[in-house]
Amino acid sequence: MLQTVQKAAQVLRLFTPRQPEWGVTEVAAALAIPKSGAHALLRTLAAEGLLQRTPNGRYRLGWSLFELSQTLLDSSALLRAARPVMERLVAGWGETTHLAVLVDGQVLYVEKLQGDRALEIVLSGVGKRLPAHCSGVGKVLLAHQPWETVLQIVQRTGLVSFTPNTIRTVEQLREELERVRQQGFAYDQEEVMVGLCCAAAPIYDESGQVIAAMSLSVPAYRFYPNRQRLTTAIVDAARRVSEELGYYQEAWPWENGKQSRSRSSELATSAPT
Amino acid sequence: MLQTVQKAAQVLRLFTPRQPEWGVTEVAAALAIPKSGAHALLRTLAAEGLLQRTPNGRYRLGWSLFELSQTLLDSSALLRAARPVMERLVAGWGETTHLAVLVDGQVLYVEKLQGDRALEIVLSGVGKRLPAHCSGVGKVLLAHQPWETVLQIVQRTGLVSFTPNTIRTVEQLREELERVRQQGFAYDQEEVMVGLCCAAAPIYDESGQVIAAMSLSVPAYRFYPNRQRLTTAIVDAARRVSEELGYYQEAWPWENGKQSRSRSSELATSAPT
DNA sequence: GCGGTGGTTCGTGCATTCTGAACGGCGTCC
DNA sequence: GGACGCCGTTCAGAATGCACGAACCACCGC
Repeated sequence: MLQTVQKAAQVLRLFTPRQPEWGVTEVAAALAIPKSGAHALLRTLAAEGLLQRTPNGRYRLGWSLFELSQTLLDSSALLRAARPVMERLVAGWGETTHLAVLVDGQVLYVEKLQGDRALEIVLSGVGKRLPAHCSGVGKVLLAHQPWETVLQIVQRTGLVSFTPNTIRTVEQLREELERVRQQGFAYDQEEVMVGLCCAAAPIYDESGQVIAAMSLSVPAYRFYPNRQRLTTAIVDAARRVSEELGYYQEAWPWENGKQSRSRSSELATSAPT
Repeated sequence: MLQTVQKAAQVLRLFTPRQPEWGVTEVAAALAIPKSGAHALLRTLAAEGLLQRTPNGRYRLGWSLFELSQTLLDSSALLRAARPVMERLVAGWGETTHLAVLVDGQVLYVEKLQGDRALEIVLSGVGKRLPAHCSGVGKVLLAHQPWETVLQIVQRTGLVSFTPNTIRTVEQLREELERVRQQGFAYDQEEVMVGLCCAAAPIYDESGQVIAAMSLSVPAYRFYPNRQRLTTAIVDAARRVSEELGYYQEAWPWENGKQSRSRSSELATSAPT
């Protein structure tokens, strides 16, 4: 592990929408390093285009990051595979779908398609982060991490409460993740926002690793009556993306016992009547 | 300059849409460093989320970059200021406008709004790079760089020819950039693509530095008859963005002699009759 | 004009990175 | 199916590049 590079990455991570501009002294304080060191990091990152220097000697994120991000999006098999599936999902249900990955122990939303029946979900947004323990996608992603990793994450960020339904204890989380892993999907039952629910399912890559999660967000009053159909829909959609990514498994978790090797049923993405 | 960070940045820059996946050996060869060093760089970058490891031990860009890029876009005063102006420009002319910055000696397009009368411009795209010597925005950006910097860029990347009109010699470039600097705008007269022209103007930040360039791209047969109006429109639009960014100058270059301190005329963004 | 804040520079000592060789897993070609 | 070769990974010694604190300078507010 190259510590200098680690520090450079830490510096980049300081820049957030809340504080998009940093000075040398601030960075030094934030990372608990001497000013001269912070200066060297900032200067180098700026010279490489990852940061840009403002006229008054402070620093902001640089355009190279934008370019790299575009390259990432262009070449992402995940997005390519997920987008059409998400579009069909939105077309069928009129609800909002999310695609998210785990970054640094938190949920990072990488795609969001809003349906016409959907209510505006402000919290989630493309490029935005949220704690993982409270959302459907977050629980799915955590459930497929080693428990020690989950523990580290929780110890670092805590279990922030958004609603009365938010998971509050480590024990609760452990049980919930176990259930999610077993059944192959997760619900968010008004855990991040009162009145908002979702069903989420994991997306596997060719090696069988869970690399992302997909969800269908629904107002509570439409969620509870349709939970079963929603579950089938999102699980099936996620499976379709996984298969597109080269993942094939004899029996999917919730099919234990059956030996159905058939491709995903076309039924699942159809709208509720 | 922290060399380790420099190398890390070099590694990131290797990842392009053309080759979005790299192995240790490839990176080592590309940067002319030992395998073990390349391995350390890749591993660290992956641990920090700037890269991701594929199941078979190769590397791709990581989702952190996406997040950083979103933060950049969210907090970019340039984009916030430029977007409405570009929209009015497109609405008035029906042509395509570009917003670009200089990254590593090349033009990086950061925004592109396509008009309804416009022809599809494939070469330019948000997040895409092009050499600077041939496009309108490129010439504007180069014109406001020190000549030694321009020379370095040219020596590194050469003067690639796209059409018979592309600038081919350093001497030509020097003259053209001088003219662009004097007059405060640049034309691209079928220099990157036959049949395609554009007018481009610089955008200044509060400190008087040129940080971006804006252009209006027009098919050749509509360009030549309307050149004067086009020029006024793009120069005026760019000035409006500059002023939004906090740049005020007594006399703009092309106003030498006059002492018009009046705000930009509303006329300029109106459509040609 | 003075003090304070914040960005920048410099030189030295020490730890971190660099290097090259060896290991082991995987795919492939015979 | 076996052996070869490629490639990602690991390790230990050696020197180079980074960390550090003090000092400098420019700007701003008082």
